[in-house]
Amino acid sequence: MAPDSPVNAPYHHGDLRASALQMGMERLESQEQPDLGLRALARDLGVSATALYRHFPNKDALLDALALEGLTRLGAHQAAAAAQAGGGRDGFAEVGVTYVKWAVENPALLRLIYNRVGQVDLATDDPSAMGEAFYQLRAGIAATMPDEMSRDQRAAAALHAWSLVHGLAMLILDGQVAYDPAMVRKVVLMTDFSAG
Amino acid sequence: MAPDSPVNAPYHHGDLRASALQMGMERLESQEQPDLGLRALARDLGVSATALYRHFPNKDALLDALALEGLTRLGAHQAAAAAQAGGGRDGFAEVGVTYVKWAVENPALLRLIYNRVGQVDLATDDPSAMGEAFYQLRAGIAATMPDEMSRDQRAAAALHAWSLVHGLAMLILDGQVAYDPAMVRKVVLMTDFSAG
DNA sequence: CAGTCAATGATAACAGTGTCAACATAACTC
DNA sequence: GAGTTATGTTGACACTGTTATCATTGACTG
Repeated sequence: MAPDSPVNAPYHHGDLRASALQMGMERLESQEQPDLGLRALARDLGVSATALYRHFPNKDALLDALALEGLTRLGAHQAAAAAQAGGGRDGFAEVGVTYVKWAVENPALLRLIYNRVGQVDLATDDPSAMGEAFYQLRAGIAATMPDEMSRDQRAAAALHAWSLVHGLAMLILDGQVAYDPAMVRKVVLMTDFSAG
Repeated sequence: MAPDSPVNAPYHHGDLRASALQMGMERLESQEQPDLGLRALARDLGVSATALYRHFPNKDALLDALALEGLTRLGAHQAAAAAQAGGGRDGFAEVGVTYVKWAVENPALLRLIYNRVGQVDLATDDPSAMGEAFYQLRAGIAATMPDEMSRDQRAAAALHAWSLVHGLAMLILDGQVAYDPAMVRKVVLMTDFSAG
């Protein structure tokens, strides 16, 4: 009855919004570059380009939705990895390796996430969701930090870890360095949390 | 006489190629996103869009040329920073801070560099120049590595350093974390080259 | 159950893009 | 000075995101 539920699917033709997001997601997963075209997407959906405008105000909104979905997946993925891997250096290394692996397996999606989410006006576009998703990501990365650190130290260490794995992932995605899990592990382990 | 010299300027109207690159560079330096439009650029140059096709086979080639120029500047910048900063941890930190600072000051250019150069077919598009420029960059970053390392250790350490500063720069450019030089230094110093 | 209306979709059009073919003009060469 | 080559322009094509307008369909109301 109340149509304000976020997930109420069946409209009169199909559930275009969901279909569009799903199709867009598949496209992103099977592509290298996140060059999703609104018209091309609509074409693949067997629908007219302008039909998408009934569900998204513009292309950016569509991409934002996809980026949010991707960020949610990445955040959950990292949180799970952090939960499974124990603490200590090994756990930290494993979480980092997981991040890079996910990035390599979802290049276009990772690019979309960082290209869009940071620019989103959090005041107007579902701030809690965006904040939550990125919080999950940061928490997953920071979960393996040593406990005996001060708050500032933990913040710096988390930023160090995030920068390290993200930068490594970007270098790999940009073709600057080949993907080698062993090398990733070695590079990630070269971090000294007692310093700083 | 011999027109095979790479730098022979005066053509019959002006030196469009150089003007285009210069204008494009200015555009990139004053913008956040590297969304250079071929037609828009030509318009600003007071020239017809297709005129640029006498100097570049297509838009990608133009962007590649700009990316190469940017990479050369970045490489020189890093090499200079590495030469000025002494060795040791302080020198290393200074080179890293310099990288991030340059990125913050040239966001569109840095994005263009990494978006394009990695995808360039090095076999067909001036391989030596591309290789040289990136070699300069890597050398600048790796110059402050401890000497007593093995070759593999040095490679891993250089990749670690590069990933770290590049990732941090990207997070800042994407608006994920605010730019704070002190924080950058702190984060960069959290690297332990004796590990791994 | 009939009728109204809002939600959803399609068409046509506009401005903008990168790119090509054809044409024009200036510069350089002999 | 004539001819060839290099450079620049115009017009067009396919494509894109977007809007205005029209069509249809489902859902709710009486």
